[in-house]
Amino acid sequence: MPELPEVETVLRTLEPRLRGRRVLETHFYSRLVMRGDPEETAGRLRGRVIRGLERRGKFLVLDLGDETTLTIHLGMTGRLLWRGTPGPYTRAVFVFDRGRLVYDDVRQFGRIELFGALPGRVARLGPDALSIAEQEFATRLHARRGHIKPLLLNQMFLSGMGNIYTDEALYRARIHPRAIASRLGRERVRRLYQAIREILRAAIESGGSSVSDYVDGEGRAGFFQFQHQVYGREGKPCPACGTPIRRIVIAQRGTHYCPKCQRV
DNA sequence: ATCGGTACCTGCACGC
DNA sequence: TGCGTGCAGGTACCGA
Repeated sequence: MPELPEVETVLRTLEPRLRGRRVLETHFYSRLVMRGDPEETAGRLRGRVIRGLERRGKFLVLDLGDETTLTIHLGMTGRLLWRGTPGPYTRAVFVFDRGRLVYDDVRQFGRIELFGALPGRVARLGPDALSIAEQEFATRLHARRGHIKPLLLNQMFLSGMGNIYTDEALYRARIHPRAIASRLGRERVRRLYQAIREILRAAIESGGSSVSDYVDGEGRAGFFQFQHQVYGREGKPCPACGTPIRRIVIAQRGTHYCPKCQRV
């Protein structure tokens, strides 16, 4: 579920709560979400103080000092709830000197990992979708041969974009999701770059998109879903030209676009 | 390098 | 009501 705007919103709601908190105890209830030894991991966490939190693409990274980090990826249905109440889908609970953080995840695609350094997956992420400069974006795009949509979803190419915001950004930039990345002209690259920034910024301002599961660290839903132009709007009129929005499958992902506004 | 397919999980909407 | 099917914001892995 969560893409960059959702993870950023979770970060912003949790940061003031978690910074400076000391871990008293930790409980893991899923061997899928926390792959390591639960007891050992809980032992290593005990007594640690959260020095800071940051977002890396769609990962939340908690700095525990001594080059130790706890990385959390929310997968599709992960929720981090400050002072949440444990329920049937609770996969982890962090108890602090003040307050408690509950991790719920219905589908268990999320991951919680404790590392001495950043896990390779995080270290190998491409530039952040909101931080990359236009020139670098253009250079990286032109070095790739594939279709633009799978490329934007590739976290090693660019980190943070997911299915919703990729569809929305391509629509805004009037680029077909199957356009070949390396053949995009300067004007279209510029439009795409701007579209990505604008969509992500607007989504963060709206607290993210709550299509089904997503809520922020305080349990509040976002409302950017009401501003989606194409995602989840198959058959409905394009806001710009009235043509019915089409849904196709690209890279095994539902893909929504306007066949008239977005030409190859 | 890239692509397509599969796998991992669970719940829900929908059609019959 | 019940059952089967397809779909869902995620990533990883395999072979081509």
